Amino acid sequence: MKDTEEDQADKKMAAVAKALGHPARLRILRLVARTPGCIGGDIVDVIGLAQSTVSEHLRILKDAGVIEGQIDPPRVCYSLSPGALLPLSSLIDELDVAHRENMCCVPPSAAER
Amino acid sequence: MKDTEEDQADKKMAAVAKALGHPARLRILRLVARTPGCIGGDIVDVIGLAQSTVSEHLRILKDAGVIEGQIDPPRVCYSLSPGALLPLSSLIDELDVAHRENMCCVPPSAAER
DNA sequence: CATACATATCGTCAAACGACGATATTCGAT
DNA sequence: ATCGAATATCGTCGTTTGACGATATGTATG
Repeated sequence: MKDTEEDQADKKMAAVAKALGHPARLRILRLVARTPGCIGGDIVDVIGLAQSTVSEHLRILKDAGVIEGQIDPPRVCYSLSPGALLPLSSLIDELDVAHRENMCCVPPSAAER
Repeated sequence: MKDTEEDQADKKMAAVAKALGHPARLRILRLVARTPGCIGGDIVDVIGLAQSTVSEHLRILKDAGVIEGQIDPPRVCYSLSPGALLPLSSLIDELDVAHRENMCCVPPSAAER
C-alpha cells in the first residue's frame, strides 16, 4: 500500500497553504479576487513592494495553482484558479470534525476500539 | 483608521497558513485531531522524523495557535485549538465569493463597496 | 537522592525564502 | 526598425527553515 499518492496530496495541500503563508500574498490574493479584469502593475502600487518582488509572489501563487495568468499583451491578467483552495478548506473541515468527535465525551482511558 | 489592525490580522492568518504549509505538520495535525487523549512520542513513530524535529513542528503549530498543549506529566497532550483555523477558512470563502461575483457579470466599473 | 522517561532546547549545517536592483523579454505603437 | 511599456528573470544578500544529534529540563517512582 503505497502512501505515495496520499503523500503527494499532502505535499500539494501544504504547497497551497505555504503559498498563503505570507501577508503580501494574502493581500495580492484578495486584490486579484476582488478585481475584475486585468490589474497589472496596479498590484505593485497597492502592495508597495518592488515590481520584481511582486512578480515573484505572483509566480509562487501561480506555481501553487492558486491563481492563473491569462496573457493579454503586454499584460497578464491574473485570476483565482477556481477550486484551488477547496482541498485546504476541506482539510480544515475534516480536522474540525474529527476534533469535535473526539472532544465530546470520551474519557481518557475509554479509547479502546 | 490605521491599517495596522488589518495588517496584524493578515500576519496572523499568514502565520496560520504557513504553519499548515508543511507536509509533516499536516500529518501531525490530522493525527492530533483524530487521536483522543494523549499521544506523545507516538507522533514521532508515526511521522518518522527525529524526536527533536517533531517537537519543533509541534512548537511551530503551537506558536501559530493551531494546537494547544496540556501538561500531563511527563507528557504533554496536544489538541486542536478550537476555532484557530476559522479565519483561514473564512478567507477562503471570502476569496471564492469575491471571485465568483466578479466572474459572472460585473462590468469593470460597477465594483461598489 | 538517583533513575528513568517524555519532552524541550541548543548548536550546527545545508537549503530555501524574501527582497531588491539590474537586465531580459515580448508585444503594440511610432 | 525602433521605441516604450508591462512582466519576467537573474544575481545577490541577509534571514529563516528543516533536519539532526546531543544535551537539558522536569516529574513520578525506585
